[in-house]
Amino acid sequence: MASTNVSTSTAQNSSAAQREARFLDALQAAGLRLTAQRRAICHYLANTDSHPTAQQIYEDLKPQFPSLSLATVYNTLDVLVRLGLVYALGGAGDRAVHYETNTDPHINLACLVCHRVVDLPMPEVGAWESRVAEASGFKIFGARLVYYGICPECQRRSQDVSH
Amino acid sequence: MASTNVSTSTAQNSSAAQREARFLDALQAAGLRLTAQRRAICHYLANTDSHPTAQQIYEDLKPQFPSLSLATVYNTLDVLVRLGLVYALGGAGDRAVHYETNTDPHINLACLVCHRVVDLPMPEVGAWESRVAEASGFKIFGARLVYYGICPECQRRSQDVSH
DNA sequence: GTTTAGTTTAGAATCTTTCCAAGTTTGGAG
DNA sequence: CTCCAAACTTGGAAAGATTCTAAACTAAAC
Repeated sequence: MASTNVSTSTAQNSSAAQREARFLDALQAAGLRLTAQRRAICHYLANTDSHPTAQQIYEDLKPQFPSLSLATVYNTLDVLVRLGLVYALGGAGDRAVHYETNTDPHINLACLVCHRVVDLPMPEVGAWESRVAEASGFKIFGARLVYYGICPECQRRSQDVSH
Repeated sequence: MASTNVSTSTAQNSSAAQREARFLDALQAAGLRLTAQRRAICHYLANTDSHPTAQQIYEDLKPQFPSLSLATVYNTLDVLVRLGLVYALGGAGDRAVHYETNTDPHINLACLVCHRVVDLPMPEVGAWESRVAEASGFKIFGARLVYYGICPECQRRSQDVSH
């Protein structure tokens, strides 16, 4: 039950180790190769609750993996998204796509000032999905529920400064 | 197209003319100038239910407005977004930002096959917003609620073809 | 009319993401 | 264990989308 030491609280249903194993299993099950690069990226994603961009992943992994190419990061993220293990979130005020591994029902909150994205657990999101499917006739594969606004910290900060 | 698509059903609470007037009023109220370019873009946005990109707006307006610059389209959209009159939606499979003027509570449904985005009215979305604000402490400015799936038409079409 | 601050414009610059050709590695077959 | 073909990675070039810039223009106040 001892969880691995992750940098942020996980707030997710499965442990980082479980998620990492699930990623690797899914890659194999899909007939894809387990390369060192893919292992590193899966490890990285399984051990974070942030919503990194491809660039961030690349920069964080580069020191321990000097040969890594940005194209490989994109390729691997693409594979993981297609396998449904990772979600691609639209930009958070910046121009880049943010990726997340939390596939539990929840909402994303994007701060338009500091560009951070945080998760808000929302179990009833699952119920919304079936309502949407029924009302629209769509066969739903996934959802991206993002609210945009200003986080409490940035609200406080802007009370002091006027410009 | 050279003519405006006023005849399209709007599926929105206010008429195109009302929306256009509201846009122009808001620009003036904010102390901004009513230039010919801004009028044209407001007119365009008020009269469509699609979710155009800046490029699409630019191309549609160019024939009637040869001097129009893409930068101006971006500038004006930026202004309208900041005034809360238009929402900027993350990419719908492509890489571009899509803009929409339907600020009534609703959900976007994106078809992964034909890449169309349609609106699904959902009055209770407003209630979700206040729940989210309360639970998170965020000051919410907008939301992007997208469900991904396959639209009824494409489901029917794909019964013959395997992918 | 004049004035002037806000706007527009074209094109360059920037940034993210994709593409490509060539070299490298994985995992299975022998 | 070795070899092979397909899958993968890599760096750099290319493609787009968006932003920046500096000069020319114009809405609106006086």
